[in-house]
Amino acid sequence: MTAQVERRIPEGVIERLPLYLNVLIQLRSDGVATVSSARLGGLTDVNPAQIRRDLTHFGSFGQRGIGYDVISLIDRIQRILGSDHTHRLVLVGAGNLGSAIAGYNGLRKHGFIVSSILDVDPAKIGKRIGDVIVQPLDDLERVVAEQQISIGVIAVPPAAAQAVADQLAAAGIRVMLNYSPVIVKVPAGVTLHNTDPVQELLHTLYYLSRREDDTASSAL
Amino acid sequence: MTAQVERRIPEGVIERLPLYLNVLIQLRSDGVATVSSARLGGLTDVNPAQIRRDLTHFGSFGQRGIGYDVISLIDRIQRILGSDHTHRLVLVGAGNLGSAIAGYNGLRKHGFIVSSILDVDPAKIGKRIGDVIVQPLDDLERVVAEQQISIGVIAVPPAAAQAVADQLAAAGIRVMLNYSPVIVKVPAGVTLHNTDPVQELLHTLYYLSRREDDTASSAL
DNA sequence: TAGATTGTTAATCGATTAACAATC
DNA sequence: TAGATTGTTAATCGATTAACAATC
Repeated sequence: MTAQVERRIPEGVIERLPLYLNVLIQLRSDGVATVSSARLGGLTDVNPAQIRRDLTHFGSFGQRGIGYDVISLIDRIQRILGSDHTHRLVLVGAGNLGSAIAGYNGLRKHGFIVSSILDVDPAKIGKRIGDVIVQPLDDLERVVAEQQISIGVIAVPPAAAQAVADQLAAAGIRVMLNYSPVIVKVPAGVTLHNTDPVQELLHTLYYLSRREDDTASSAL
Repeated sequence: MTAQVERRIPEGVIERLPLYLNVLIQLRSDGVATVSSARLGGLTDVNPAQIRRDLTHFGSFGQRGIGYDVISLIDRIQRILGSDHTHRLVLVGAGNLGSAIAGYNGLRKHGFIVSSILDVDPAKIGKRIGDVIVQPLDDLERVVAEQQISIGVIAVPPAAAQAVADQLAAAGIRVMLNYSPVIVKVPAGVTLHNTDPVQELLHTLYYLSRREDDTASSAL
């Protein structure tokens, strides 16, 4: 309510906040009470001046001469991002990938709850993954409405991804995370994040081959 | 050898190449022969002028008045990235996440081969995942040397991630992809990519809550 | 008071985009 | 020749960084 609403926060700032948050949470669990922008910069590989500038978009959090209080900075960033309260998500796909996501403790740490797991495979329906029983995909619309689910996670084979995205959108889901290696189209108003690990690898590969040129290895 | 080496290619360019590649591969499988920067821009949400500018860092690929030949552009981008030949990777962790990664067909599509899968758990050693038999982690150094592995994928529980990264680095691995939700330190000269899906979700959350403010929902 | 570190301005840097001549 | 689209320059825009006065 007292939020210092600013005209337009650059995307880069919003992308770095989760990074700061991760490091701050680590610091907190190490018992660190105060952190300077210089130290935070060292831990995140972000320029200290940029950290300070990023934070001032939302107000003044620090104390001159002292630094930032770790606990209250975590609190502020969580409030900015909206991770100060829990978010329920529906996971579509109960295979290995779905199971891995459901068991991922990083989710709970940030207030995400795997509320439902759905699949079309009769062999998987009824199976228990973590605390959740796999339900038929047909239940999607009902489940989303009943459990106040705001986020959908797509963990199905590529061929099924688009159809699942369509169903999620139809059920009112406005944020999706797509784990399948295929380009999925979503209607305007829906945010889709792709987590394609191969994309990352390809990107890295470029630098790998550059470096190999330098060190001159002559494998065929 | 004939590569138009340029002083410095901006990181952003290298990040977008895999994106173009993905879309181009999709176009190729749809039987599309030629594509303009305008069309490619529509499919990737990248400004057409930027696509053209990005590509000129590496030479001239297009034909004025016509556009880009899909097949040869794929070929050029793959050569630039280094994904025109295969890359062997070692996967550490044979749990659900490891199994999901091993079965991920996006990897093969881009020439990545899961050459070995390692784990410390005696119950998993000897298990078959895809075409590969899970081996003890102790074999790491030997396996990397024998199979000319250049990439390591960390798919172990958070508590074990740093130790695995250290072992991979010691075995000579210079590119790592970390799937565990923990900050891992690597020595200089090693590239580490973190694939933390929660980081993505947190980022998205910001925009989600902004939108909710607009539409004014009053859940508790 | 002296030392440290923020918040903020101003300077720098680089990336994005518009525009258009070159050319298929 | 007319239409289309590239390659490339120049203009715009925004993000990063350095510097420093404010202040704990």
